[in-house]
Amino acid sequence: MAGNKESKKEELVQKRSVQILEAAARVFAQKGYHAATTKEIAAQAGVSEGTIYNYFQSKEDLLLSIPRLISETTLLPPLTQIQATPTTSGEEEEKLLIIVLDKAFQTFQHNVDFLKVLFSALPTMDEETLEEYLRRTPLHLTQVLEEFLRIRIAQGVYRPMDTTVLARAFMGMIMIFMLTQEVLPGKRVFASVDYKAIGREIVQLFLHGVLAHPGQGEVA
Amino acid sequence: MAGNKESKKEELVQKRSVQILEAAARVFAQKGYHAATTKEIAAQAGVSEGTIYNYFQSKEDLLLSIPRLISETTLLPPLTQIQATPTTSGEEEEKLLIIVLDKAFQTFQHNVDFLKVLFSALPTMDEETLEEYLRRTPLHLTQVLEEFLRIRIAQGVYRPMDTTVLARAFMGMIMIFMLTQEVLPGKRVFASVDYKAIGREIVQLFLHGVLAHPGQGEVA
Amino acid sequence: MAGNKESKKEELVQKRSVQILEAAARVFAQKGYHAATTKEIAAQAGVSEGTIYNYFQSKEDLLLSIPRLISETTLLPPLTQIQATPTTSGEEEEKLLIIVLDKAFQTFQHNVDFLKVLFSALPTMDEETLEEYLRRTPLHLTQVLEEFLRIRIAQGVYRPMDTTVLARAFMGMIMIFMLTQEVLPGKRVFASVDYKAIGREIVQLFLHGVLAHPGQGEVA
Amino acid sequence: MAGNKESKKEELVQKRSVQILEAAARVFAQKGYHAATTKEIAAQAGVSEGTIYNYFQSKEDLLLSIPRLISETTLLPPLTQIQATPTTSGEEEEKLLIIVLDKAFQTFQHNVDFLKVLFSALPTMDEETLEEYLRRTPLHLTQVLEEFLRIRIAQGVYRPMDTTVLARAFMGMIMIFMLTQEVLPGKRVFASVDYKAIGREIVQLFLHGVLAHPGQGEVA
DNA sequence: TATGAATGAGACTTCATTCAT
DNA sequence: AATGAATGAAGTCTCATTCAT
Repeated sequence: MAGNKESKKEELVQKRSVQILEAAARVFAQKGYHAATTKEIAAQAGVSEGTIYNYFQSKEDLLLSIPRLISETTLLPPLTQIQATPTTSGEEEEKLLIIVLDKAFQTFQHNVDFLKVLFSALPTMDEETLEEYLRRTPLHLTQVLEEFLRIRIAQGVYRPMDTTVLARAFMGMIMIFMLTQEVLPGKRVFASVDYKAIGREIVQLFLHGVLAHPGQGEVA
Repeated sequence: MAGNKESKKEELVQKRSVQILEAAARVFAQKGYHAATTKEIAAQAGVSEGTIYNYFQSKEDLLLSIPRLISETTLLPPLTQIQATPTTSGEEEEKLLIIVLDKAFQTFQHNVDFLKVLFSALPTMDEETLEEYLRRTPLHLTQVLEEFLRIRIAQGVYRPMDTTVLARAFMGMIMIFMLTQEVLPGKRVFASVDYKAIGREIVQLFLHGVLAHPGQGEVA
Repeated sequence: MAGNKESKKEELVQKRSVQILEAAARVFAQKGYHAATTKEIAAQAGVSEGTIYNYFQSKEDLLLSIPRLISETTLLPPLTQIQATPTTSGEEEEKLLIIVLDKAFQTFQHNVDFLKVLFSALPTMDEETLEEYLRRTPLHLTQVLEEFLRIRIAQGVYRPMDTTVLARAFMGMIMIFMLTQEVLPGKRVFASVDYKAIGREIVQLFLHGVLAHPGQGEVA
Repeated sequence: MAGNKESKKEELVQKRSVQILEAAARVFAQKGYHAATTKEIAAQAGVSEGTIYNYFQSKEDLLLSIPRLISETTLLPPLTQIQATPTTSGEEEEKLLIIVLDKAFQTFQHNVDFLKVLFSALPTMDEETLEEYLRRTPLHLTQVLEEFLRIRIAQGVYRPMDTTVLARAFMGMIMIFMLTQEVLPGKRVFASVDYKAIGREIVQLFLHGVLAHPGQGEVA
């Protein structure tokens, strides 16, 4: 009985804590960390300013705690699934990669606010906090992707290349679309493109390159 | 005489103005727009706080004026130069693209502080200011690149693809390295790679893709 | 039965009230009245913050109630005892006074926390509260001492002097040692001396003065 | 010329700094350190709250800086003067001591606010600050007095006694009158006495003690 | 009766901006 | 034109007190 009460209380504390943290993330994303005020966070959370400090030590503590909100993003399932099936045709590979890309775009889109907070607070963050953030960021998937590339190369499906550069370049192609379409508030500068179409083109580029006659200039 | 004096005065005003603006850009880049103080900007510029307000209306005015410092970045010369010579072999194209990439990396590197300012002040900027910033950003080169791609496709050197997506994806590959190597202060998360090597790999990927046997699965 | 229950309840209330009050006195003494927080008092008392307000109206009420903790200090027993026996020799008087002094030091030492509370809250106290405090303070013994002095003078044991000044001066000699040895946290400034030794010297001074040849310069 | 301007400016800074510090001391003395607000200090100083922070780092810095206001109090001149003239009669000695006492009372009276600040902030002060305060306090004269007593004993004017205890006891007699007449706001508890009278009585007590027939009970 | 989460007034402090010199 | 002291609005945070459970 008492235990029940205890756990109920803990649950409430947890709930309130998340409620405030989400409000903070929202306001941080919208106004930027420094321009955000505890007053507005409190309003967004539907509590008084004082209440914030019953759950967090400071405004900075809110910033540091935001990563806790986000479960570590992962593309692992789809990627490891693909690793298991070495493809024999380019078409087959394309289909698989498009699945991965879709998943990546979804993850990014889901975490756009998180990215905005990260960007707005960048100069303030110490290295430790930054890493904590990056760990929850799809950027971090680069390492998973690298492992996948190594396997594909070993399988002879991909040419031998620098996997570090390759993986990061691939993420870069994804990220720039998130940046230009989701993060940068002015959508007027960059035309918005449908993610399905983007996915197809990126995969094409990634697999085949742009050359019309690939046989020529092949690398030794 | 009077005119001379006039112009000399204007010149001085111009000089002082730039001196302050550069200090502001430096401090904004380092601390972030909101965390930066006019006091520190004044110190960096070697003037008093009051003097800033003889040249700029407000702290925000400094932010808005920073783009004036940067001549609109352009890859136009190398790109248009390349356009003029339709290549016949992949090798030849590689050499040309590497030149372009080097130039792009240099431009980005030169503007890292500018990018940092942009990122730190993103949530504060109105759309107009944002565009003003983006115009000075290598990101903006996407449009130039797009034009180049259209020509190459017309020349039959590149396959027909969506040039908007293609150009932006290419910039994304450049940008993610700038981001991970120059902007993000924690260099521990992402291994640092030499730009020459990056350039070569990106061009390889861009031209040929990753597939070991490109003949297969070729797009129709 | 009901009455029994009633009285039991009252007893409990009394107990809880004292428990809180003692905690408050402890914390007030340590941190000073204003720097002390109800939170810490609650923790010290082993109750919740809310409970404090079931027994006391406010933090200030705690301050006002602390004197209730202290029974009015009194040196009356030893002093009246002494009064009864007019001494004939200085040696005899010395012995008696040393007993009084010991008792006074003990009383002071026992009330050091009380004194600290008084000092820390002095500027906040209204005159009434201050008097309530002073009444529980050994300082208040001055009046008792004065009566003793009057009697000794009447007995011809002491010279005729201003008893008000004399009594207070005597208390001052006691108090400065309490102050320098117990209240002032920095024990480095004033060397600590054993109270027995202090007692002997003070009594010597009080009875005989410092002059080596008292016969000379005697007051008329 | 420039130097003149410089020094004028420095002088102004010095002036403003003192102006604020004196206001702070006044408010601290009246309300106690913790209950005092920067708002009231600013009002008392006739400046805005922000201005305080152009001269002091924090409210605590004000507390730490207050001793700077007070030149180190000293009774040295009168005491060393007396030392030079070993007295032969008690009457002579009385006259000299009364001068010293008057000076001491004046010093104390002049520093009453300072003492109040010290008392109010006692629990907050670290040892270093406390010492800084005590150094400006007449309490500190104990050491000077002690030296005087040693000499008088060596001169054979005073009996051999523990000078540490003796000196402090003497200061205690002075201090308790300052405490009861100047520091404790309620003057109702202790009757106020004229300092001249107090001085005479204290000196009497100090030199001759209270015994009517000092020849008896003399110490061996 | 006991609890402790919620409150909000108010404290300290920062900093962009002004203005007399 | 340059200075930098003064300003005061606004921000972060604390804490005595309340009240639903």
